[in-house]
Amino acid sequence: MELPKHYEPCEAQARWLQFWNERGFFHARPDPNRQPFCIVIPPPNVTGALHLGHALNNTLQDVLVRWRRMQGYNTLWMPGTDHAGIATQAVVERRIRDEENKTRHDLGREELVKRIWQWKDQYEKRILGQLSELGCSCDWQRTRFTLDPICARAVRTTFFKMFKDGLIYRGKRLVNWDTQLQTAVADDEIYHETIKGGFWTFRYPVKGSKEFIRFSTTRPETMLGDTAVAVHPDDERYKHLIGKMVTIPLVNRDIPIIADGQLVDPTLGTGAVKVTPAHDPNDYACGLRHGLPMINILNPDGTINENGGPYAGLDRLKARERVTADMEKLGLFDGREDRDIDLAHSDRSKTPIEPYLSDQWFVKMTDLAQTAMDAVKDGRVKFFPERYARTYLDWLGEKRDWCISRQLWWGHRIPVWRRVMTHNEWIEKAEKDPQWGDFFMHGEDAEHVVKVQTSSETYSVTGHRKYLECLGCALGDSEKEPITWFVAPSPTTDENSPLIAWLESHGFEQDPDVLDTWFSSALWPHSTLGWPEHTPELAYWYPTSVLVTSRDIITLWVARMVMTGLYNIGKVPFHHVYIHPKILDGFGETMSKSKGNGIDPLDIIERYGTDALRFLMVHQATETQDSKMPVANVCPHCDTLVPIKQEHMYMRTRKVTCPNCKKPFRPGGPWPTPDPELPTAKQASERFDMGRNFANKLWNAARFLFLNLEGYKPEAIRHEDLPIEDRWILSRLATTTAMVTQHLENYRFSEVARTIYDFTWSEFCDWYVEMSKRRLQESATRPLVQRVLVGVLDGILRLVHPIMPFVAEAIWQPLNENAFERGLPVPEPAAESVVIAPWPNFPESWRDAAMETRISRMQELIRAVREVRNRYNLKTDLDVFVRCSENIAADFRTLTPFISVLAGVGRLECGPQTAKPRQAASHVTPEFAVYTSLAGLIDVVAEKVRLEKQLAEKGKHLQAARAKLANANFVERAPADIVQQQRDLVADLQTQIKAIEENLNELRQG
RNA sequence: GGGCGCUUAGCUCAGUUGGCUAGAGCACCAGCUCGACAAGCUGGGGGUCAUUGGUUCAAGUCCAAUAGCGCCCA
Repeated sequence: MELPKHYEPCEAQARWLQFWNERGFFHARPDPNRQPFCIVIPPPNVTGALHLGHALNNTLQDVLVRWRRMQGYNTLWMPGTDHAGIATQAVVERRIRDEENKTRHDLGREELVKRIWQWKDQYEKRILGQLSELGCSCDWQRTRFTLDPICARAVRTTFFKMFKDGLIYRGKRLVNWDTQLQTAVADDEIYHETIKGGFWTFRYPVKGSKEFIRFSTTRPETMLGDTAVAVHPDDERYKHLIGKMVTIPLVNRDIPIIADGQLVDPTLGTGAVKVTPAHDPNDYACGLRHGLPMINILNPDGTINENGGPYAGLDRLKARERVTADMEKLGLFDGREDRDIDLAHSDRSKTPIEPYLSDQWFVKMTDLAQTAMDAVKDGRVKFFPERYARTYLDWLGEKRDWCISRQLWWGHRIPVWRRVMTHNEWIEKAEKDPQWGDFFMHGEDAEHVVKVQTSSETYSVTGHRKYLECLGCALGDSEKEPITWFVAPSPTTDENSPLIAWLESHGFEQDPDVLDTWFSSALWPHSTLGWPEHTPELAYWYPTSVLVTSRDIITLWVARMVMTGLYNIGKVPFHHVYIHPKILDGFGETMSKSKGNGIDPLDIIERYGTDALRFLMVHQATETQDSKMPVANVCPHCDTLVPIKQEHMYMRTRKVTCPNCKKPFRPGGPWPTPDPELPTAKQASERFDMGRNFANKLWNAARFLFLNLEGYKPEAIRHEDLPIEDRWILSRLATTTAMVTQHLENYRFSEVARTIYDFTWSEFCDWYVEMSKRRLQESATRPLVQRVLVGVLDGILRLVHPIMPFVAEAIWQPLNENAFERGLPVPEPAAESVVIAPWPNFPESWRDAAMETRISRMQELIRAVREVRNRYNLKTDLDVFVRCSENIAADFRTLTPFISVLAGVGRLECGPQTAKPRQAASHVTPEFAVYTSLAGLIDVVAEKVRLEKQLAEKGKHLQAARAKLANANFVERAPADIVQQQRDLVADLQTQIKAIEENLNELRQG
């Protein structure tokens, strides 16, 4: 049988993907008789298609899953996608704005959510399809989505539990407010950009004196919300003013001058700082320290609200001008200077963020964070690489409460109904209508939980009957004050329950906000397995084995999964967390669509094949470094790779001329529409050549075997009967297999790829296959070498399968047809697919260091002769003379058949007495000197130059080694084997130097 | 401002508890279409391991400082 000359990835991918799915290899069912292994996918969000980072993340997971499956674990890889709250809503909203010129308010909540579901359906399908094309061996039947009913039930259950336990409370917080989308955005959803702004200086008159206090600000309009002016307590200029009042003339409000050493740096500006607690994070902290009022001056759309008095209704930037002008009129404006300002922007709307004080829901972190910290400290959860545990612990150690509400429409709506009424109102209602009274009287196992919040308390009061009855006393004079009543129904309550009907008909409304996306992803490891139901899957696969993710979500996601896992189940969600590096572009910048420096994994798959992509991903996954991947545009005319330049990014360059075909094209990027005149380039990177070439190398090694399999008969081999080259390759195979297994256990992915690559290419193909050719020609030696070749290839395919499953299967299948029974030392019927073939494990006794030394000595000899051959461009067989010990000589004589063929040697003489022939090139090693006869050909001058260079090098090393030995401390303190090593080195170098000098002398004599 | 990481060949990167004459892929140079593979084979050139200081018998590896780069948190 004969295979095509090149490996054809596309064909293999389509064929074997289908085969795997049909056989159901990826589906898992709990089986108490087998060891479980489980990974939950970090759910890609449904905002868009997968990028190279996903390719890396998911390839690594698939490597682990495929490897463990081969090891016999009952392996579940749980796939799914994330609804990604604001990101998805923003994308869909933008689209509706672009295409229909409508806002979400035009559509209404229900319609917008419907549209986002449509978007989600489309992208979920696309993403799952991409994962599948990547070869991901997920259990597709179990695919989950963070908003699906199973996940939603887990979210409601957790929320209810936390609400009941008093872990969820409502409070005021400064949030990052996006005035365009009119929502709070999380810290990770903002970016900072330096813009040209101003630095205005004003004065406030000090009450009861003629003095003024000067201060500067970048946002003059926030004066409307000032509630203090702060100075440093030790600042002599202002000490006498502390405790006095100043007046804000614009709104005629009196505010105190306070001393605050944390907020104020007396060396900056005027040394006095206005304090606007409701609109600045530092001022907010200061406000809390001093119990200052917090005056919100903004409406959600960024206009000034009623607290801004005469400025109400103005946009904040307009108000800035007006405030400045009015202060100037009052003679209180002291000038403006230009200044670059580092301003937070919303990643979603690209507009500046306003710090904004608003009511939000929070999760109390004190205890939850502690449990999650303990889990890492006592080793129940281990990070790889270890250092990332610190990121996790540092962040959790701050125990900052988690704001879980988002002013969005896409997400899990907060399962709380609320109504504002005074305590007296409730008493009246309860007296008239027993349902009102009964409703709030409930015990521990109640169907719902009630809490109330007063305007003066930023925390809520738990609503059990006793508390409610005491509430009146607790409120005191505030009995008539409106308070907010919150009712959280039990998680089993569905939308049509009588409870919700009762609430809604009695003036309660569901909270309009949705939960932070991370709230649902925090539950992912247990929600996907069916929690809160006690499913067999949960019992069997939880805790999961390992989480594979990138470091930027250690805090946002990993920490929260540990917290909720411990809180809901009492067990950690996973034993290991493997953090992989990030892939950057050639300039060290993160890849992004807007920069246009990203690579679409599907383009790579199309151009190089999935296995090439996967190989590179694994190869890049090193322990420390992020890895740079230079990106090139693929010329649409001639397919040349044209390196991307920084000026091409961000759509800055519209036209690039191909250096090869001189035709113009548009570089890749986030172009919204096609260009009618210029075709747009796809992007690629020549780095993927390595993977493609490797797949092809493997393919051709197999091809060679198939051409030589005639008459193959399986039979057990006896290791002790094998010839030297067989024992060598088996030694190397056993070592390689053990190393690969160990590297996988330690998550050293790059080493895994490298180890397999080197063994396959540099040992199996370059040497063993070459050495096998002679034996394949002779019928006597043929059967055995066939068995070994087939056995080693079988081992390689298994090792390579987790990384490059398609090419492995594409070879495995024809191998099954030609050599169904195979394997070392005893042949067995092969598995029907490499996917379910057992992971290899060879006898330790095969590892034979002496054998490996013998072959590497032979390799050195062969290389030495080849070097001469190349240098003199010789085609004929050469006569070679080797001076060496009798043992080595005997060895070389045994290996002569290989040496003659591989080095092109006619006559080989070796032994202690072998003399250097006249006119010969020489190469010396510690163990032997090899002379290649060059009668009539030798270039004496060139030869002398070479030898002198070598002599200098050896001399340098000899000097270094001697210096070490001359150091008494070294000889005394270094371990004996190290000292001996140096002594051997000196002896070796002396031998070599002597030989080189002799050679030189002979050459000089002609 | 705090934390973490990085700086090794022209480029992209390895180098596991300190101990071989510091490696690979690509690129480069020379030569090869010989029945597995030109996506290949053979050979070659190319490195003051960012800088400075320290610890040590011994430093690319450990420590400190400096310079540059990146990320996270505030």
